[in-house]
Amino acid sequence: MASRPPEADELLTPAEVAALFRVDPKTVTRWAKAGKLTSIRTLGGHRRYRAAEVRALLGDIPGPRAGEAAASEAGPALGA
Amino acid sequence: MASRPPEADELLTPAEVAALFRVDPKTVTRWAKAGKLTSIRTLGGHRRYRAAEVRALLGDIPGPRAGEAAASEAGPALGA
DNA sequence: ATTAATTTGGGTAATTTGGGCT
DNA sequence: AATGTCCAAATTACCCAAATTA
Repeated sequence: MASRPPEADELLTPAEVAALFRVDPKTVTRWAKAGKLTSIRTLGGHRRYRAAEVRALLGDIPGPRAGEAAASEAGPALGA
Repeated sequence: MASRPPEADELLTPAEVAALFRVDPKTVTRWAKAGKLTSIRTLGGHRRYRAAEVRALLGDIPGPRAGEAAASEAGPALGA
């Protein structure tokens, strides 16, 4: 893969999203198929995911501070 | 430092298209060779790509909430 | 602890993509 | 920075079994 220049932080690869969620890349693909996650397709058919959306779903932990309890079981948006 | 004049962005370089799709420039060249992406050749043989076409393929979502009902899995851009 | 449901992961085959080199 | 070719890794899609949840 290519490096991660801060400017290109717009899209994420399946492997990157999978690593962030601690799941298999195949599971991320399944979320995209189910419409739970927005996916952009490359011209070859591979998927790319919006970094902003993934961060939001992960709880969007900004930085060193502010690591408070962010409702662990309050948003079953994906577990339906 | 006007590296990329916004108004004159009719054409994009391979590196710019690659960054937008989160792929390698080599992959963009492959798309052009496969006829999946319109490419204009410079007199030196290098390729340039139409910004409008690239934006359309990416989904063209400019603002915060623009394409709300943008079906992610409705575009089989695959050419296999 | 039981069933029943969904979700997730593993396997294989085919294509696409990325890295190194020219 | 971009091109072209070779080869390995990643991703895709399909199947079915295991894990998780209610």
